[in-house]
Amino acid sequence: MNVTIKDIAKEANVSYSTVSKALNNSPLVKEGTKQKILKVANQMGYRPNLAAKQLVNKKTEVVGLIWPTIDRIVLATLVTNISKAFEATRYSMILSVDPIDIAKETFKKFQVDGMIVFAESGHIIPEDDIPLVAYGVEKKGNASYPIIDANHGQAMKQAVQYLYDLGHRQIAYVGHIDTADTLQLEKSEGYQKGMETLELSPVCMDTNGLDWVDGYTAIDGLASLSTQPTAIIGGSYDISAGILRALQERNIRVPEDISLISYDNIPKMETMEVPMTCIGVPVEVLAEEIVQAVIHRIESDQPSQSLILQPLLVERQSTAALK
Amino acid sequence: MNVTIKDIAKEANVSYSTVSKALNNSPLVKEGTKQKILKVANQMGYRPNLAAKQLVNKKTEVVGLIWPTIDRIVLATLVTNISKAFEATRYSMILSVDPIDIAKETFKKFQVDGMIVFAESGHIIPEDDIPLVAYGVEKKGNASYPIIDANHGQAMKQAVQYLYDLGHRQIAYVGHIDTADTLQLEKSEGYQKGMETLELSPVCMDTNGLDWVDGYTAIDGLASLSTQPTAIIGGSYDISAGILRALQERNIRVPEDISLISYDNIPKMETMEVPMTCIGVPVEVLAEEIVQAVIHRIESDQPSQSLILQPLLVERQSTAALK
DNA sequence: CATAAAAATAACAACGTTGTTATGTGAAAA
DNA sequence: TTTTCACATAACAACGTTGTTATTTTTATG
Repeated sequence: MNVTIKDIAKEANVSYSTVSKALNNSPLVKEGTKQKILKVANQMGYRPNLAAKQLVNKKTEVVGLIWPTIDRIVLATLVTNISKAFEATRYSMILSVDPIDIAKETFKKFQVDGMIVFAESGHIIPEDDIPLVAYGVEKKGNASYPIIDANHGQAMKQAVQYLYDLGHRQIAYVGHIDTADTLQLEKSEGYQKGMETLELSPVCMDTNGLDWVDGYTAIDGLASLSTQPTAIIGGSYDISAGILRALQERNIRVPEDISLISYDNIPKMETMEVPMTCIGVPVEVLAEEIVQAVIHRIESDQPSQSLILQPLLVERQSTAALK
Repeated sequence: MNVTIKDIAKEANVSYSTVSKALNNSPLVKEGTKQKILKVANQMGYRPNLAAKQLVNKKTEVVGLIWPTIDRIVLATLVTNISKAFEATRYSMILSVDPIDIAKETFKKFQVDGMIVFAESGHIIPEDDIPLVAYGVEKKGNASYPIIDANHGQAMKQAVQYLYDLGHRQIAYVGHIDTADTLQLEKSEGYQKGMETLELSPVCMDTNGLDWVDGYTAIDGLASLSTQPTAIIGGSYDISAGILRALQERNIRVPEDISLISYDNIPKMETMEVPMTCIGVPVEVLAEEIVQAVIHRIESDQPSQSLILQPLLVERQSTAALK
């Protein structure tokens, strides 16, 4: 049997309502008694009953994260970071890997204060009474909830510009190009536009997938290119990791022979065999923004706005000026 | 504002206690009124308030799954399957990716009825009042909670025997050998013992890791072996996937030139380039057993026992009799 | 020292359920 | 026709909190 405020009240010789106030640090109870009660509560190992609180407050201070496509590992880092970001707030986070509609039911049952949805496919999620924030859905539909996303196109343009400034003119893009995935399309289009702006001719190598091996095998096509690139932009962490290894196996040195810059700004980039220069919204920033967005949506009645986050370039050892 | 049983009562012209009974299908209320109340409840879109229920029942019918090492993707399949297995029960599942002690606090706050812990390192988790079941911890320590695990060693022995029966005598094991990870050690030891029993000489190739690329590169050592194996046992799904590709790139046909069998019994094995013969506890079975174990632990006061599940061999196209 | 004002504490209703106890109603038995 | 007894329904306490209102105690004021 768990200890309740009534038990504490008995022990401390006060009424239970006083205990409640003391525990909530109300100014209505004298400092002395407050201390006494707190001490007793501690001794007895009191833990507030969430259900009871919830019943009167109609608040749980819990946010549910819906992550239906658990096998896309890139998101795992983001989940971990979001979870960490919540630690600094008074909210805690729970996770569901069920399909969106089922997960929504579960969370509704729990009466979470808000939800975050990782929605890949761009279709709009019907929003009921619980505040919702989505990550990474395409921006065209006008959903009722705010969408947080990274500016993928801008990131690619920036990558191109960065390599250009280093003196590179033959810049290739290796990523998943022939796909319906809007996220991937934004990247390749960003690259194309960036190249056109600088009057360079784009060279794309399609990976036909997003896994390590897809980047690895894409490099097979390198030899048959008419002009050899001096720099490569990798479409994602996994792809770039595959590219890096493929280059190494061909004794092509990075960055001496080819500069390599990767999309995705995650800590793992630092610890790769060649620490990787990368471009993208830092995952910690992304996490923080998402967390702030839900909390804002929960606590403020002002309409929340969708947010396109700007990428950041982190320079490491995989890129160098053209000799 | 959500609709409560009192709202329904008013609408249906009965007392709210009658509504409660009707909704719980109590025999104490007449069939006619029961139907009427159910209809009204449906029309008004009634959803029971979990907090209120919980307050009186002291039950949530929710199980918490603690998954601290989210980046080990192999477990993702298991999580998904456990989540699915819960659908057939009256319990639902929530997930936490926090470290064990923090996750336990969160779940305690929620008053989940039970917990499942994915604990890699073998250290014992202090168990407080909430029933707990662990998956995959080493078995030596005598924890107070039941541990569900697969018999990895047995699996390997069975794999060896299977290949032996197909006529193979040169059977190599490719996996992470030089490691402190007990799970990996159990596998390699199982392989060794299996070979010794059949009076064959074991050939191990260390991957020094568990990723795709580790299996892929391990095959580099194939050429330098004194006797060429006619069959290979891969230590995990990822490793075997790497092995398969490395073999293909060397124009070594599977299964014509080399038979390949993989540890891990997951659906993905079926859809590999060469559908893979595999050995291991089917992930659906594992999930089901874990779910049953927690539920048993929650609902019965009889002590639950730890469980070592026996592996199952699924024959596919990656293995063949030696010509 | 009496009294008003302020401060501290106690009492109680409410949140939405469930389970127990009390009340009313119609049919069978006297 | 009255009494008894199922049966159906209503009333109410309880779960562990919070917030409001009521009461007591302390302090300041004349």
